[in-house]
Amino acid sequence: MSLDTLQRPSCATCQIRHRAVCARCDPNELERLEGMKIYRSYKAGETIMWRGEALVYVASVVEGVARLSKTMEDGRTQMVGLLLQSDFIGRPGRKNIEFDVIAATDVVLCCFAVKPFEAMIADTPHIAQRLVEMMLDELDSAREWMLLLGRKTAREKIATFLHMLIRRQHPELPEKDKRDLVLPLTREEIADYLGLTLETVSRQLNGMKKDGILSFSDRRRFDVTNMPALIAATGDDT
Amino acid sequence: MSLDTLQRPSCATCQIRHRAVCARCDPNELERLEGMKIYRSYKAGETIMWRGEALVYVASVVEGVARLSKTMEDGRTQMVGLLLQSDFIGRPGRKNIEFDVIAATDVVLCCFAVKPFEAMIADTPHIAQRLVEMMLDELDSAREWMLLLGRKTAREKIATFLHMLIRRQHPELPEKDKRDLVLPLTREEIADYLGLTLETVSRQLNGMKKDGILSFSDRRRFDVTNMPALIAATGDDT
DNA sequence: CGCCGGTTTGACATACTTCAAGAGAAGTGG
DNA sequence: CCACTTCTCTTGAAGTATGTCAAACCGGCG
Repeated sequence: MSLDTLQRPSCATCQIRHRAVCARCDPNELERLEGMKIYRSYKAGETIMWRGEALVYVASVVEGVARLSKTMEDGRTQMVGLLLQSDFIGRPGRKNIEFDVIAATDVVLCCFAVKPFEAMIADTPHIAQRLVEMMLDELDSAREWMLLLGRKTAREKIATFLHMLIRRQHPELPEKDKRDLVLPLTREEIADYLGLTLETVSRQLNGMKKDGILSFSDRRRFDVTNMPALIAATGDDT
Repeated sequence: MSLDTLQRPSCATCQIRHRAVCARCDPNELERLEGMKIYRSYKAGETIMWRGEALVYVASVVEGVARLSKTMEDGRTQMVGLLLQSDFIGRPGRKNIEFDVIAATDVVLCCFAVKPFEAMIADTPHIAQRLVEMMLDELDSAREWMLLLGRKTAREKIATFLHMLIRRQHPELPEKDKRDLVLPLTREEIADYLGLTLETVSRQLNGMKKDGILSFSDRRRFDVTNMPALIAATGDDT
């Protein structure tokens, strides 16, 4: 595990200031957090936390993408969450990590030691409130994903995944075609997220290219050339 | 929707007193809840809350089993949660219901109007803490279910479902064979929970009977005749 | 240049679904 | 109490989406 400790940009100018756990904090609270935080960075592929490990710090994702996943004894693995900018890692009040946390791309985290962070939850309602709000969102998206895993076809799964990525990373103009998008995951990681095999992911992606919905400039870089068709392919209600 | 309002048993003698949202409350807080609560009962099959509806009350399950589910336009449905005794229904801080809540068996709920309940969250940390704890559990089990939906075989899904039911409803002696168990769901509902068809559920259940793991006295009533085999069939690590 | 991980593509296998028919239970009304 | 309907469940036969196995491709990097 990389232990690089970077310089700490000020909370006031932080890019995730308004969406992370600290979103509701007032200047005083922010100053207190400022003193507690440590930046850590991880290279793509590095494990950030192992399942079963003691929880020593919690963190916000400042940059990059991490995946939360669980692996069975025989190697089958399922991703149970994709952590993007401003998402929170860790479960205050719990002793251990339940799922592996792995950097999918290079990642920068804003970390807080568990103890002082829990103390802060206990006496600053702004943090606790925001945390509950974020956990509620997590729970909703986990349940949404259960529908995807249990009932959607491979094509619908891929379309839903791409649509979700775009909504999260480019909230502006959601129905417009998009250029220069980047897949933060390999085919295999996408497969693990969607409960498929990497071959099926590859075939569906190329199928959507044939159907004029996507076009690839590179294995990772692509454009959405027909957003309405992509949305229709998700199987979700309009 | 049934609006039967039952007499309110005292919180002090309530059977879910130590596991529900109110678990940590002191006598004063309990008295305050006592004044707010209303019991409601629903017949099996009745809808308790519809997706999209405004959230007017939150509740604890006192008796019976409810299911939380989502249905796609074309009728495919996925259960995203099974609500058993002492489980909490509702999302404080949210305006709307995200998933349908339906009584699977006859159900009795202990309901609180949203407004006063949220006020109570704001000023009694015991409730807020317990709520966070329960949400964290929900999130963990949702993620556990994602692994099941995405990666497990039909047999593993059924075994995991039965094992989970037994653990929740009979926590004592978890590795011992069990008699007189009852399935709270129809084959179709089990299928919706596990991302299968009802035919596959039926075949797997009868397969486990043939294999000497289960025996049925009735379509709903059964015994576990080989608990180690059931546990092994879940595919989970020991 | 030649490896190497990630990806594509093809041929084949299969777990699960779909469709269909029938058997029990369980309720309903005369 | 018995037809009659209605649901739930079982069982079989056939179909298919997706998985598995294997080979070849490709772009990047030492």
